[in-house]
Amino acid sequence: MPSSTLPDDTGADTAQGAPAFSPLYQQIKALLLQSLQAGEWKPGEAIPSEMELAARYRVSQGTVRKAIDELAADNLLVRRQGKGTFVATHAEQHVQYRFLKLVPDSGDRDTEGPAERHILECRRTRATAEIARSLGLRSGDAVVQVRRVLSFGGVPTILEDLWLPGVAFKGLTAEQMADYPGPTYAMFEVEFGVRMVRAEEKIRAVAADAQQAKLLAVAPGTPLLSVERVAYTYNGLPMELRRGLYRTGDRHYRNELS
Amino acid sequence: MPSSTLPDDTGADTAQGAPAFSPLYQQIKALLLQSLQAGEWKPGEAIPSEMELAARYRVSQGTVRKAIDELAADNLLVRRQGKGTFVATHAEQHVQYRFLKLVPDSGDRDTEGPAERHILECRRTRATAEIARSLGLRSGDAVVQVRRVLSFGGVPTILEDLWLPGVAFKGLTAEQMADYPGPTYAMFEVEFGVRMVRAEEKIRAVAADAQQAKLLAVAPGTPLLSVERVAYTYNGLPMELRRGLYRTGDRHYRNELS
DNA sequence: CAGTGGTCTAGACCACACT
DNA sequence: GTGTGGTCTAGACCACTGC
Repeated sequence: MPSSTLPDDTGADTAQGAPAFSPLYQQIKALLLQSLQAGEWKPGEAIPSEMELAARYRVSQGTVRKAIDELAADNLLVRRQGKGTFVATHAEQHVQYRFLKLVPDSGDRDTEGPAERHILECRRTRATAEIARSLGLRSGDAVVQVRRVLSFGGVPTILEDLWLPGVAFKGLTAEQMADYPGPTYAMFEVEFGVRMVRAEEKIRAVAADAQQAKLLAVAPGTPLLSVERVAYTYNGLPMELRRGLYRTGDRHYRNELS
Repeated sequence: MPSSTLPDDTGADTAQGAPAFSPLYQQIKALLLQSLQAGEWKPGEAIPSEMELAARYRVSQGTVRKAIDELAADNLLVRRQGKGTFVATHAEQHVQYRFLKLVPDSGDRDTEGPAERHILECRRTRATAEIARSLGLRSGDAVVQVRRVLSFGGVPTILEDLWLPGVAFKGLTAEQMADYPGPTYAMFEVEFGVRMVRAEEKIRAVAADAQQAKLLAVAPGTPLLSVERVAYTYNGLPMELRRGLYRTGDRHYRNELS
């Protein structure tokens, strides 16, 4: 019984009398999550081998394995047979733009190059009540706001506003946003140590107003997909609010249900 | 070595010389899938216990377990500790409308009753080229087309067209569509033995035309969410094409990314 | 109580990648 | 060859359900 070296959830019940029991592998998973959060292993790096971790936590390899299995299922880790287990990253993932579900109507392939980014605005400002709520901040807290247009093959396709907590993204510049080679989320990992792990989107159909229409080169009133996204880090804290307007003339938002 | 009683994938290589090796638990998974497809266990019923299946296939419980784990992850089976493993069903699932991601803006709860269904049309017709392609049929093959409006709290919210393969849905009536208590997909399971397992959606923003506007009680030109869904059964064959127009005034399409 | 799924272990062997 | 993750086994024990 190795539980002496682990947070002993099984030892005592809660004040309510509920068992509050958690399996060993869940405890291991929580410990691994802590290490990921603390940056002990960085995105793209390998974590220790299963045998090593089993020794460290004084459990069997199978138990470590099950913990890693769940983290891999959550896309936090990536297993590669014969090589090791790696911290997932938005960079160098064979799927660029993991969170972007807008694809061309024909040939969903990624035969097209990366999106061209045109930064319209990048400034420090204060959170409105609504933005503060989404980001778990207080009204008036510092935030960085970015407005940009993404184009594919020269066609302006997405008009996007981003709001980021000012504390975590101190010093973000328009140049960084524009020039970083690779996904913006990869830049966040490298430059600010913020890895987005999960996101929620609310999608609506809206009509383009005059300004939006101009920026997307469509007629005013054109129906657009409004995609409001909140992205979360390891600890479940929201770290980005994003509102995008997608042209869906020759592209669509693709979703899988199961 | 129990493989003598199983399709021996490991025994011979393919003509190309590729190993074509598949783990035991994958073979078990395939066998379970066959039984599900064949209707050996019906939706809502329990499948044999892990020990029983292990004995039947001459493998260890752990191997059966891993096969079931994957099927449960795919939402084909549901495990209930102490009771057994059950075939997933669209009926009596604690989440009604598993494939419908349109939720009220406030209080995502299911505090609201089920949708009221208003069937506008239900007729046998012939597949156009486009519909045939989506359903894996040939142009001119028999299909059943249904047009309906779904309302929530008296507000018409979704205008939907369904196309179903005529062979599998012989005898479907407007009364069945309207009167069945519970999700339409549950009715498909009970009445036609067709269980939808997976679906793909293509989402766009469109403007309501005159007829659509009237049926949804909105102004012509109102932006609507166009949701085109193809739903698949066990064997991966498409069994339904559905095109919905969603009002997103006080509701939104909710999606989780990870 | 017996039966079910859920956890944990220890050990053997396989497939893959690097050196 | 060595080390990694991947599969498979057998057995023990735990937690939940229902008789």
